[in-house]
Amino acid sequence: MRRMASPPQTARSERTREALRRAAMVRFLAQGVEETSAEQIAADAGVSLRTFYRHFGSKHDLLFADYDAGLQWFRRALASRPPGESLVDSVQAAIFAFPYDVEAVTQIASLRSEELDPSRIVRHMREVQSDFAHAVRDHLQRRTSDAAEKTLPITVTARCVAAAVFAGMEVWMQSEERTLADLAELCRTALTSIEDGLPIH
Amino acid sequence: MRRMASPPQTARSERTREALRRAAMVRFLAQGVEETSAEQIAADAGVSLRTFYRHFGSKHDLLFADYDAGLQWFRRALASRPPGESLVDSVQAAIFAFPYDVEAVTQIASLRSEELDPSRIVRHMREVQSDFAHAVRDHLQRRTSDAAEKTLPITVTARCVAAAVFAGMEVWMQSEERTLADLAELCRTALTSIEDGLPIH
DNA sequence: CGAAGTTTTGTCAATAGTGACAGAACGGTG
DNA sequence: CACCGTTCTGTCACTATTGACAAAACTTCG
Repeated sequence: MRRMASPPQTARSERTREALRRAAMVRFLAQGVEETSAEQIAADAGVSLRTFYRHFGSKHDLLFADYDAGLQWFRRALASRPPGESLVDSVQAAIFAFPYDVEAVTQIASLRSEELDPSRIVRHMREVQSDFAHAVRDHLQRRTSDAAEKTLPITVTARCVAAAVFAGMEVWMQSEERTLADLAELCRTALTSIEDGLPIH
Repeated sequence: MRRMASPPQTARSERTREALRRAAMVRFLAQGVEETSAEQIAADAGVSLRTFYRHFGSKHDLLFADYDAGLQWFRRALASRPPGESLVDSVQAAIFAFPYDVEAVTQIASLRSEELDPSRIVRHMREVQSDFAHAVRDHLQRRTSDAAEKTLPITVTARCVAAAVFAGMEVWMQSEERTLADLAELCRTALTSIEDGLPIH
């Protein structure tokens, strides 16, 4: 189902994707996400159901398109952070390198929290988090000289960072006012808590 | 899809579950997991497809039945650890409180690593990990006096512990010799790496 | 035993998601 | 423009899941 976000090969396919995105948003806003079938979206966009699934692995992928895009930025931003910087700072900076469309983000965030099938969203969120962790791990491996021997610690570290960021994000998604500043603040708090050492003793 | 592992209500349903479990294992071992359809399993067990799905949320749930059972043990074992013990020690001890059927575990583990649709398994694994993290978080909240104010740090800590354990488990699943001792060793290593502080500076 | 209530199943009908294969469109060449 | 190789789509067929509703099996009580 997942990881098949076909890169915009040609102009034609990009047009199709856009049509699907639009059609989906209209339906989602008008009648709700769970009440919209993939078939309706495809029909509205004037393509076959199969084509819909070629562009978006699932109906819910449409809601996470911005996360996926953000992830690409994140990877690149992370790679271009100065070598000496602490991991937490790098991550913090890289997360907000993406030019978020606050309107869109909060609109979708509101959609998500409504009558959306929670398990679907949560599942998808975990998937995004996993990708995020991979990005962090790649970054760590790049920065570590003896990376080969430290596979496990590096993986663990990456996943902990991801866990922190997404824990912050979840709190944010459930909060009243969803501003980017709040999100940054929450992520920083979460990351700081692992930087200062976890209360595990 | 998930969290609906209907508790064995009556003897009859338990018999059905058992029949399904058996039928599934036979097929899985004989022809592979992805090559076995839910319909075949149901037919072999002499019930309708719908009934299959009433007992197991999905085909892959059958492979994770022992994880689910283990999780119950884990929760209880965690709750009964002495108050003064460090989190890492408690978790470590609680994980292995479950009377694992080594045969079954390694048999299933071998099934998993074969031609199994990786994305399915990985997804399911993340789900189990999430449940595990919840268990750890509940435990931490129970042990922390001012838990209410530390929701985020507690959540982050719990997820980091879960991330560590499951990172170790993944390494184990991909290793040659899969003994419980190896698993314990890997989990300890992973947990220790967060206990000693993550290399994030 | 037989009626009433509860639990489990089966049947029906949809939606979600995919693999395989053939036809349509598109871009570049001679 | 006709031809060829690549990319994108549509169609078909099938498995995975789930909600709704009715029939069957099991229990309990009189």
